[in-house]
This record gives sequence, C-alpha cells and structure tokens, in this order.
Amino acid sequence: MNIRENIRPGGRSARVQASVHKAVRELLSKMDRNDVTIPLIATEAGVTPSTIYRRWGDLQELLADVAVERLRPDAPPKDTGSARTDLEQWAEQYADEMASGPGRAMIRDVLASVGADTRNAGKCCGYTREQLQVIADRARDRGEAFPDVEAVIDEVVAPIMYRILFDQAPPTSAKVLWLVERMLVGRRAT
Amino acid sequence: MNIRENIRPGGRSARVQASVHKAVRELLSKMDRNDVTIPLIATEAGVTPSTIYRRWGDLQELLADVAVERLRPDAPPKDTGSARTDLEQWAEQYADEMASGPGRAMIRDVLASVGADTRNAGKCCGYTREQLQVIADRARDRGEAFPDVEAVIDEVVAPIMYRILFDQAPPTSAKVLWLVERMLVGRRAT
DNA sequence: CGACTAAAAGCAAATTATTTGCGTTAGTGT
DNA sequence: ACACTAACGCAAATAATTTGCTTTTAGTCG
Repeated sequence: MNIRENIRPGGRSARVQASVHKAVRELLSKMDRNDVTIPLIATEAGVTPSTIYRRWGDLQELLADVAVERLRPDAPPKDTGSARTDLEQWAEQYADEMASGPGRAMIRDVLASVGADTRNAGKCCGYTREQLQVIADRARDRGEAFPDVEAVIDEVVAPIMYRILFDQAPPTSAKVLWLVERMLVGRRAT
Repeated sequence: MNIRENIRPGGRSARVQASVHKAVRELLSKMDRNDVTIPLIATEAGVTPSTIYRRWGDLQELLADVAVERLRPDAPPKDTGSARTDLEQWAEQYADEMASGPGRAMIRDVLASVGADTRNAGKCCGYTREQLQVIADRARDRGEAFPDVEAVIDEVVAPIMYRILFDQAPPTSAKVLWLVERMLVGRRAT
C-alpha cells in the first residue's frame, strides 16, 4: 500500500493526515500499543476507518509513518566548539533517545514496515547521515581532522543501534563516549 | 502472550508446535508474507485457529518464533587454521544470510515481536556471541591474539547489521573483509 | 493397570477488524 | 463558473480474533 508522497499543504488530504497522526500520538501516549487499533484511531481522528485503510493499508504502515516523522531531528547538532565534543554530545543524545521506551518502539515500527515500504528505514538512516554531515562540515571549516561520515556510522552509530535492538542492555553514556574516543584515536593512528 | 518454554518432547504440544512451524515455513516459501494469515496456517497445520491464538497470541509472535528457530546456526564456524580467516569466512556467510530476502524478513519478524516477548532478539544476539566465542577460544588455544567478542560485535557485526536494516545497500563482500581487517589492525595498534 | 487431574485442543457463537462498492464532496485546472 | 479527479464517508459483506464451554490427552498416583 502506498502513502501519497506529495500532498499539497492545506488541502483536505493534509488535514486528514494531520488529524490521524495526531490521534496516533495521542493514543500511543495514553495506552498500550497493542491496544491501539485502526477503528480507535479513526474515531479519535474523526474520520472513517476505511479512509485510513485506503491511505495507509494497515496499522503497521501508519505507525511507521508516524514514527519516521517523530524520529526526524528538529534541530542541527549543537555547535560546541570542537568536532569531538559536537560528536560526543550528539551521540549521547542519540543513544538516549533511541534507547528510551518510545524510541525503541518507533524504531521497531519503522523496521517492521520495511517489507511494504522500503523507504522508511532509509529515511531514518538519512536523517542520521545529515546530522553527522553537519558536524563533519563544521570540522572541515574549522580546519579540524574528522573521519568520513560513513566511518562514524560504522564505528559509533551502528554499535549503539545494535545494542539497543538486540541486547538487553542499552549502551551506557560511558560506552558511547568510549566509542567516539576509539574512533577518533584509531583514525589518527592510521 | 506467552509461549510455553518447556514442552515435553513427543507430547501433544510438541506435535502441534512442530506442525504449525512446518506450516508457517511451507506457506512463507509459497506466498507473499502479507497474505499469510493465522486461519490459513491453522488449516495447513491441521489445527483450529484458536489453538494458535491461544499459544502464540498473534501472527507476529508466531512468525518471530519460527524465525528465531531458523536463525539458529546449525554448525559451529568452520576451522580454517587461523582466527583471521575463521572470522572472515564467518562474517561473510553471516552477512550473506542476513542480507538475503528471507534473512531480512526473519530479522524483522524477530525485532517486531520484541514488544511482547523481549527474549527473541536477545536469543539471536546470543547465537552470534556463541559462534564468535568458538572462534575466539580456538584462537586462544592456538596462542593467537584475538580481541574480545564484544569488540567483534561492535566493530564487525553491528556495522553489517546496521547496513542491512537501515541502508538500501547491504555490505559487499569487500566491505565485510575490510571491517575484519580494520578491527584486527586497530587491535594490534592499541 | 486403571482412575484421576491438569493442561491443551476442538468447536461454535459472539465480537471486532478489514475490505469493497458506490454515492458525495472538496480541491484543481481551464 | 464549470468540469474533472482524487480522496472521503457510509454501509454491507467478508474475514479475523476472542471467548465460553466441551473433549481429548499425557502424566501421576493409588
């Protein structure tokens, strides 16, 4: 099932999408996710269930759509004066958000929908890349050495995400800092 | 919903579980996963739907249960004479299996069920750890230097899995070998 | 061995979710 | 303003899920 990509702002479609998204956020904050159903969301949003089924296909797609929206960063990484501290702060915040209950649920929603709509997981990865690129560009402007964004993904982002998804214990703050440290040190040594 | 942990082998429960698992594998190989439903599985397995609902709760749990089973490695990593080549071969096979269509589907099934049953994702991670530990133990027996299993997970397994889950392009064979290389080299330098 | 027990399965009715056909409405372009 | 189209609402039809109750089965004990 396809979600329309370009919706004209202000149109009826946009209003329906907004009220449905809002209803989902509302309900997820109030109740267990397994108790959230499409008829419920439809009632809360003031639309008929068939509208949701036709636009999103099923609950998983809808949840993924909302989750991607919420995973989009709202601001560029803070400029702390050096690439290292920029990255440290960004990574700690990233780990915290993703390891939180809502964060984990959102990641799962996004991944679970990949079968039907391959774009979602890629979008999340894209957001991360953009954030890291900002840090890397700032480093370049300052004349600091800084590894490629892909290397940061491999050495810092991927371990954090793997631990969150597959391990019981999410990475501690110390572990995150250590990952950053190791990457920067390894880079110098090469 | 809980899946019984200790089922006496040969009992009725075991037979039902076996036939349901078999039915799921059968159907998944024949048709699109979105067309697989519990009533269908029940018919194929020769049980009533309510039996499946009571034992597994919902389709996601059942799929996850089957997926974990299939993700369990059937043999220890091959002994190739050196830890480095052991790891290279294991990592390449791991990346191939996980990046394949069925592999990705199984990972998603496992992750999607985590909300209800936290053990599944941990089990997969556990299998990986066991495999790597075998390689590490062999290295120790040979007197070779070899990094901690957790380091291998951070530096080799996590990047592979991240790329498979979030990126469009799964890691190439060359990339996997490079990850192994980088980890071993970095380890020596420290 | 044969009766007893508890767990799990079957069955069927009730509930709830999903799909679909068709009429209506709101935005878009001429 | 008028026609056109995409998206929505409504309601009937279909399919999935839940539930109460009965029956079967495997293990246990006298």
